[in-house]
Amino acid sequence: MEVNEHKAELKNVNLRATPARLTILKLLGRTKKPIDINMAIDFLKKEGIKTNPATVFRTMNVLTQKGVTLLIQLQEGKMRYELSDREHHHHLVCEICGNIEDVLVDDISRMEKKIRRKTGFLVKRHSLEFFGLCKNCQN
Amino acid sequence: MEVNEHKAELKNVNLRATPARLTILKLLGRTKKPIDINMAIDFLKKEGIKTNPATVFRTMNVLTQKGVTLLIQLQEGKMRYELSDREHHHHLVCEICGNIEDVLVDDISRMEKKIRRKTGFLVKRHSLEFFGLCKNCQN
DNA sequence: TTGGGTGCAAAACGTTTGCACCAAT
DNA sequence: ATTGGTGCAAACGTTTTGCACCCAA
Repeated sequence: MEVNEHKAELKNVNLRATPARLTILKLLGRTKKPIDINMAIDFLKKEGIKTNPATVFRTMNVLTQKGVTLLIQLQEGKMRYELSDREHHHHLVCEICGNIEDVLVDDISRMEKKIRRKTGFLVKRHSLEFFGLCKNCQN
Repeated sequence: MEVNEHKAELKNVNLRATPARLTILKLLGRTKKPIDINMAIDFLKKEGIKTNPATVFRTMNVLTQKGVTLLIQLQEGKMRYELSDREHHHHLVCEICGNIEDVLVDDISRMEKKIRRKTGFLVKRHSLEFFGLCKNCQN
């Protein structure tokens, strides 16, 4: 049962299993695109969970801090989030229609090792997003 | 003379050479880190140029739109900019001290070609930033 | 029971916009 | 003399915060 997995997941990171959090995890689990705060608020309303923006922001912050979610920025002036236990991937953002696709690219841990060797900097995470025209928007 | 280069640069992209713009180009030319709006405002004040935030935002927008500058986002909730005619590079952002280093990494145009071949998506630009601990902050 | 979580309101930021005036060409 | 650029103020959207109340453990 999906809900119990989410309860366990929250317990693992010492967070209480509240309706809002469980519902946000539900949304994260079934959405392919990284979600933004308004998507979460809309989904909570649709599921009949009373909520407000501050709670959603706080939830996304704590989930990210605990490593459950990843922060994604697509140069929109707002933050998006996705589950961190998905296969490592990056995003293709269409500058015309705004669609977001996942893409698996070559592992860049090789780059990170090289950076460590050459500069001493220890990379813990990276962000790599691609912007351009999706198949449909190229005319 | 530096200023005349900037005047020419602005003329090339059909923008008028105003004191604010010339001074922002001056700052961009001498700064290694991508600048944010407040850095620009502070520099303008220091140079005795009367200004206000709206003008600086408009300037950075038009410069980016004309291709003179690149928009850089380092997951800070604000935008940064750097000159686009510099050698292609990425950034190492220290999560402890906040320092930003440039880094030259392997060309990822190979990835972009692969993406085109596999998905049909035409990549026009990408953002790749690394987050972690700089040499000094690793104890 | 109790401390973490939430709701509400207000505030803090970063950024954009409308409009009158100014200044680069 | 044009018209693009600026300053100012107001608006906007996102995110944070303070505080009282509530509920998951």
